[in-house]
Amino acid sequence: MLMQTVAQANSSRQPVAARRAPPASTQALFGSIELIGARMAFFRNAEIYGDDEPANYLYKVTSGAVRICKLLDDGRRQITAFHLPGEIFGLEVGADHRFSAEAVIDSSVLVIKRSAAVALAARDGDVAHQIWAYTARDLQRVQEHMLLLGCMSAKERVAAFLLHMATRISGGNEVELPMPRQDIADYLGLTIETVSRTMTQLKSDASIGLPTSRHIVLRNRAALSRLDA
Amino acid sequence: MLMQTVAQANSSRQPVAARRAPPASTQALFGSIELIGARMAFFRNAEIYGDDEPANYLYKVTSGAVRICKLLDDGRRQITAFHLPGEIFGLEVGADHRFSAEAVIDSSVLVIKRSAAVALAARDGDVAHQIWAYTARDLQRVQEHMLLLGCMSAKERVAAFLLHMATRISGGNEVELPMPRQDIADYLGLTIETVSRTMTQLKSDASIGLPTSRHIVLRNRAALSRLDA
DNA sequence: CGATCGCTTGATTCCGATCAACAGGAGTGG
DNA sequence: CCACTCCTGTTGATCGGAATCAAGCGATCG
Repeated sequence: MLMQTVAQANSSRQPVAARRAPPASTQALFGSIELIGARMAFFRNAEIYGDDEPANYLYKVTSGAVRICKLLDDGRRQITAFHLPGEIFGLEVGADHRFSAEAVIDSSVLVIKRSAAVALAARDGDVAHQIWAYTARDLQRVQEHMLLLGCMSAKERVAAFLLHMATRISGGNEVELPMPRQDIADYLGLTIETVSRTMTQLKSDASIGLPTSRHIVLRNRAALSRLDA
Repeated sequence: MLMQTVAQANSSRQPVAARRAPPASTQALFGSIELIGARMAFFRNAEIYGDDEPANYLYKVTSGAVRICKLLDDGRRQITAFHLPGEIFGLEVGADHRFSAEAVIDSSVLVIKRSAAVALAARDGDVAHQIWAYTARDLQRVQEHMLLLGCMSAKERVAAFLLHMATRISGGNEVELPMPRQDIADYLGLTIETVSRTMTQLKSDASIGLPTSRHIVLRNRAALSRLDA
């Protein structure tokens, strides 16, 4: 595990993402998190929490990117989600985390005590509803991802991933991916070689451009979407 | 789609599963569902609700088994979950269902209006918490399943599935599977042939017994668990 | 009894994994 | 500054597991 302090991490911290006003219905919990949440910073690859650790906090990404994953004994790893600025993670019903959370790149998060959120939810129905809505949204995303893992070919997976990330990160046709190929592979249930080869293939199809390995340009959304089943 | 009425379906209805007292904390919602819920029966393969239909109800299985799935345009199908007696399904945050639900075998369910549950949750914090807990439990299950889809070999998947089903259905070493091979395949992200072959292989390993194709006897849990990563 | 359905088994193919080598930067230290 | 290593990503060659194509088997049912 990388050692660090908030002060250290701050030295490499990115500027906080411009704050966008959330829809009114999300104010209750978010407002509270931003009010009482403590800021923490994590270096690239630092563990935010571990599998089986007590889930005493929940988190909101303010900058960077976070991966939720589990490592099997034999080294195989599955990444179940990436969380980007503005998103909540670490929410559990049970006492412990079931997966671990790690910073994909230098990242900062707001941290709120679970007990505080629970207390708030008990008093305020809107907060309770918000908490539920977050869990339900995660569920929806994960269910969609099962379709990818269970049904799709490598090319379809990579295409779906790029489309999805472009929408989430920039909304446009250019994306700067925060994660390395290995993370993409572990997210898509492929190997790093297959991800790399598939990217090259999409590039020669003229479906994407690859100015650098992390910088993706969507040149033919239609072709990519066609793959996306 | 199979045509049916409650009356027709009732003619083939199984006896209602023995009711087990749920833990106290689950009484609030369950009690209400059982109080105000209407019973409905569905033939094998009948659709309970469809992908993209408005999610006006939520359901509790009382007998049989239900699969949650999505069919892609090209015929590929992913089953994201099986629901057995006592379990809740059909709960959505958004207005519409994202997946469809079908009876695996002749089944009966209790149906409650979503609006009733929502109203109840607004008044009663325990109910709200229960609803959240259900969604969170689903999320947890689905996340575990992603590990299987993303990391595991065919043999590991089948072994994990059998162990899991044995625990959920009987708790012992013998299971009567309610679903056909095709459903298992679509749940595990494999083909029917691979599922069949793997079962035969586990049988020759003496890991399981197969008195009939649906009746499974776990002969060597340790060997199966070893596969389960 | 033929027909259909669910399942198994066999032969072959193919996609992605694995093994292996290499290329381009970034950082480090002489 | 260059030589060095480390890290990430790409590419090539080969292998293997699961998909696909195809046939057969037993049970249930009209």
